[in-house]
Amino acid sequence: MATTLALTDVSRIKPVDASGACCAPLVREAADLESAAEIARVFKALSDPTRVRLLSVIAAHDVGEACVCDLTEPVGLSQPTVSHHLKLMVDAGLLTRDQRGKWAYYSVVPGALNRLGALLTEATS
Amino acid sequence: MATTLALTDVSRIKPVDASGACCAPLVREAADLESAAEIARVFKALSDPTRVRLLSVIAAHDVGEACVCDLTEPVGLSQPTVSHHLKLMVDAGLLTRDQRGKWAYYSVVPGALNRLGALLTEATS
DNA sequence: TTCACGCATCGAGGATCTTCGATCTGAGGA
DNA sequence: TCCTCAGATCGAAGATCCTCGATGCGTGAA
Repeated sequence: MATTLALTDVSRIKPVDASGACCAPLVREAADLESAAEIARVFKALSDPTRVRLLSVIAAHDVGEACVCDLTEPVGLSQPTVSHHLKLMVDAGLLTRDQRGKWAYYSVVPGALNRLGALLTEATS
Repeated sequence: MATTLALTDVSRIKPVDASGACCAPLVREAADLESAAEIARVFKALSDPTRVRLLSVIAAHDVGEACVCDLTEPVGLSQPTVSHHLKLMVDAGLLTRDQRGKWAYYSVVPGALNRLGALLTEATS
């Protein structure tokens, strides 16, 4: 998550042969395999309705954080399932985990969603 | 896709009983089931590396559009598979399809990615 | 009309994901 | 130390997704 993600690299201009009969040529290089995979991994973290709701419920708390016991009831799923989804979002860099005593508090990473939005706008630049 | 998507509805304030022993109370309603499902559906459209690359390749063309024959080779997949992914992105509102003669031209919907980015920032508001 | 071509649709096989109950780990209290 | 509790981890079952070859549909040329 530390690396900057970019759908396209505008610094490299790639001229393409105009032999094609139907289609417009490329004006720049497309995203490589690793970049696309990393971008897709972040989006996959929000591709499940349960995870979207979890993120929303966490953000709806006044301190911006919530423990697992606060999340199982709103989404109506078992505790192992909620833990599983939370782990996925932590791995994607969307949430942070803070263990305090017996409880684990999850909070939304500041700017993580904005970073994802900025990443998208680069696709059409 | 015509409906506006929002992770949270800030107009409804939901006071919560403070009987919980460990956790912070809610300050506003979280996303409902239908909203979360619709949001997740859009994100799922970009949760696959192949689709991210397809979007990138299409955007990399100078006119901003490309036909299927231009997309199978860059992603290294069969034509039915590419057609399948393109249909998913059209259904998600990320691409538009324009049939001209024997060819079908796909282009990125203007502002679709920005709309998705704005949708994200609302989650932490 | 007949043919060739681009693309969509249709199953099917294999991989991945979601969800669960059962179990393990770690912290705090008696 | 022993017990209780919050949460993570572990298989496993079922659902969903990705991919393909085969086939159907519509367009344009001959």
